[in-house]
Amino acid sequence: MSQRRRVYPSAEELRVWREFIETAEALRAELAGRLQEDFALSPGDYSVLLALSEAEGNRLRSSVLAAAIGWERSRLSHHLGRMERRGLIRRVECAADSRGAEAVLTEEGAGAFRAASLPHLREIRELFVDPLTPEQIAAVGEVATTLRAGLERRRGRP
Amino acid sequence: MSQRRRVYPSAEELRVWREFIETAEALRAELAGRLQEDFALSPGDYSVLLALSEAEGNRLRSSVLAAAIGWERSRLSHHLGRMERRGLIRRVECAADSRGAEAVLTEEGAGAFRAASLPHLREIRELFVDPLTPEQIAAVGEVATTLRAGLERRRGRP
DNA sequence: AAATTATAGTTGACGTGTCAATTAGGAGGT
DNA sequence: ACCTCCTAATTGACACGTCAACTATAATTT
Repeated sequence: MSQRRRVYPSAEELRVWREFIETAEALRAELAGRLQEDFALSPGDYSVLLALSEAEGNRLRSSVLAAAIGWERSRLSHHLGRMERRGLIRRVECAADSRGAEAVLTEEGAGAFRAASLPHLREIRELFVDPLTPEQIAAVGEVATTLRAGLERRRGRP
Repeated sequence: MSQRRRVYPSAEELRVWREFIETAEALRAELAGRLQEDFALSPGDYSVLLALSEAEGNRLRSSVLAAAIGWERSRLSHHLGRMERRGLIRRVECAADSRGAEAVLTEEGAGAFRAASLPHLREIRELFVDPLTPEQIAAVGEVATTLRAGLERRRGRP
C-alpha cells in the first residue's frame, strides 16, 4: 500500500517558507546597510578584511582567500580589483609561484576592519541573538543543519 | 542592581547566525538555479509573472506591481525592461493616468509561468518542507516573526 | 489660471555576481 | 627539450540592485 502524499506545500508551509527567506534577506540587508553607512564597507569587503586580518602576515594567496570565504575565484578577482582601487588591499605577485597573486591588507584596510568589527558583532547580537531565546537559537541551528544536509543529498543526484 | 550582559555574541551564537544566513542563501540559490536551468526564469521574473498571473486581466500598474512584490519602482522598471526585451511582458500606457504604465502578461510570459509554477512549488516542498518536522516548521515561523518584529522596532529609532 | 508641490516612471552610474573565454605559468611523461 | 595537461588568476559580457537625477503629468494652493 503506497501512502498518499501531498506534492505541493500547503498555504501555511508556503507562508513560513517566504517568511524564512525574506527575514534572512531583511537581516542581511540591515546589517549591510549599517556597515555601509557607518564604515563604507560592503559585506563582501568585510569578509575579505576579516580573512586577511586573521591571516599570517595579513596576506593570503588569492585562491586560498577564495576558499576561506567560499567564493569563486572570478568573484574574488573582481572584488579585489574594487578593493584595491579604494586602497583597502594591495596585490603583490607570489614569490613561490609566479602565476599566483597575494592579497595584502593595507594600513587603511586594517583600520577599516578594526573600526567595523565590534560594532558589526554588536549588530548581530541585537538583531539575531537578543530577540531569540537560547532554545530558539538552538532550534535554528538544527534546522539549518538539517536543511543543508538535504541540499547536499541532492547535489549528488540532481 | 543592573544585570551584567554580554555585548558580543558567543562563538556558538555566531556559528548559528552564519548557518542561518548561509543556509537561507544556499536554498535561495538552489531554487534560482533550477528555475533558471529548467525554465530560463530568474526569481525576479517569477515574482513578476506570479503577480501578473493573479491580477485582473493579467495586467497591473507599475506602482501597484512594485508594491505587490515589495520592490522599489526603479528596480521594477529595470527588470520590466529586461523582461520586455525577452517577450515575457508588454508595457502599455495607462488610460486613466498618462504618467502611468501598465505591465501586461504576454502569451509567452503566461506560458512560462504555467510551466514553471508547479515544479517550483515541488522544489520548495522537497528542499524546505520535507526535511523538517511540522514542529520545526512552526518554530521557524515563530523565529522569523520574532526577528522581523525586532527589525521593525529598530526602524523607528535607528 | 498660475505657481507650487507631489507622484509615476525612466534613466545612468556604479557595485555586485556568474559564466565562459583567455593568459600565463607549473608539472609530468616521453 | 618538448608536448600535454592542470592550475592561478584575470577579463569581458551580461544580469541584477541601489541611488540619485531627471521627465512628465497630476493635484493642490494661492
